[in-house]
Amino acid sequence: MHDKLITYINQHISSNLTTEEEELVKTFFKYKKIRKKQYFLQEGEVCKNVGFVVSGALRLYSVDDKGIEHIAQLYIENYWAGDRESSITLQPSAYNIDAWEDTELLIISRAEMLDLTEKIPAILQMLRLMDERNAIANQRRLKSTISNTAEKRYEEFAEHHPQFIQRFPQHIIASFLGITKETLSRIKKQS
Amino acid sequence: MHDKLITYINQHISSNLTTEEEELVKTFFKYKKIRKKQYFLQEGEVCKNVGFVVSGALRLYSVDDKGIEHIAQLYIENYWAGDRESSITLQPSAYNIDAWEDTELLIISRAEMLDLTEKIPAILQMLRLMDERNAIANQRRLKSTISNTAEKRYEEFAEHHPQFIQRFPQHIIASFLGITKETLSRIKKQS
DNA sequence: AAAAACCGTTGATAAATGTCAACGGTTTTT
DNA sequence: AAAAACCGTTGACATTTATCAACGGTTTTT
Repeated sequence: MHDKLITYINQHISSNLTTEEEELVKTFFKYKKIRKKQYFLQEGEVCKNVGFVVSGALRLYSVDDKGIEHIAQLYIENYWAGDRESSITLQPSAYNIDAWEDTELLIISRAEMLDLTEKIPAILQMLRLMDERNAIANQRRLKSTISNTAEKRYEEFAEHHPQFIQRFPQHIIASFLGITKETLSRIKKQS
Repeated sequence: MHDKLITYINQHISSNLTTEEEELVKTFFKYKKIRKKQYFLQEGEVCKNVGFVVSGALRLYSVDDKGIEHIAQLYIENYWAGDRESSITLQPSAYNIDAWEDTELLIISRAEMLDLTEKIPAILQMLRLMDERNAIANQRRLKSTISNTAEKRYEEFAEHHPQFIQRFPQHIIASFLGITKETLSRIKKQS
């Protein structure tokens, strides 16, 4: 169960964890199973945990006045699910996270994670790397959203994230891109 | 000259720098003056430095096929200017950064910054805090861009960033929001 | 002092995208 | 096995936003 996480960590640090460190990591992360459509986080709660996705798929989204869901983030295996803003500020989250498929997570609280980084410096190194990648991905997405038409945005997304296209239905992808499902349907047709 | 930076650092760490640390910081950051309209970074260059803005204002933007500028980021005093993606990946930047006003910067290379974090752990702490705030700001902006109409986006922006509204002309703000100057002009008129 | 560049606004029109309603074919639930 | 929910598509139409051209008032440059 934890093997996938250990592998992930080793791939993101400069030299592998020792056996003792591996054991420590295993004690910090708790297994959690979420059935399809169940919440991992509900709007209004403070997001205490971050979850490493071992298997399955989830989405992070907000709901507007009209009840429309706006998908901010999608997660599959080897992604980290959580609302970072809420975790950091300890304010109630404006987002929901729910499972799109039956999902297995390894969860850890922010406090425990900080504790772990002190015990295993390599974990801090991994977190910094994740931060960097995340910042880059966000910057790219923002650029694409501001600069491109819906069509080009879809093309770029499909090129860079084919895994998501296969995994989530079209109306979810549309929402992630900030367009309606009808518009996406028409875009795909004409191209 | 470096006082503003020292103050900034002290405000973002848990206990103030020692006098020796202050001196060390001052040796690492180099003063750079940029006249209005001059580049701090040009598309195609690798972004080697990050700059702390002591005074002035800058913008980070890309230019599309049609020659239209898309403003991704605005900077004023106490902001850090640079293309993080390029700095990290060492790939040529897709962005330009230029001075909107005469600007004074304190610059440091990524390598020097890493060196500094090893000599002064508090600097690492500061960087992590900056990262967090940056991640939160980006997430909020993305949410706003995906979920809101142009009008609401402008309202939110004006509410959260009045400094920018006063500092940059309207067509720059429009570009930052991903709309045309004409549209922004009409939005402001009707509200 | 004159010329040029910059800036915000407006009008007319075009293009992109959203909204609403309906359909048929799936898949899931009962 | 039947019912319900889900999913992508399409048509008709409305709304939002972009485009292009022009203007007058600034500010900056020459």
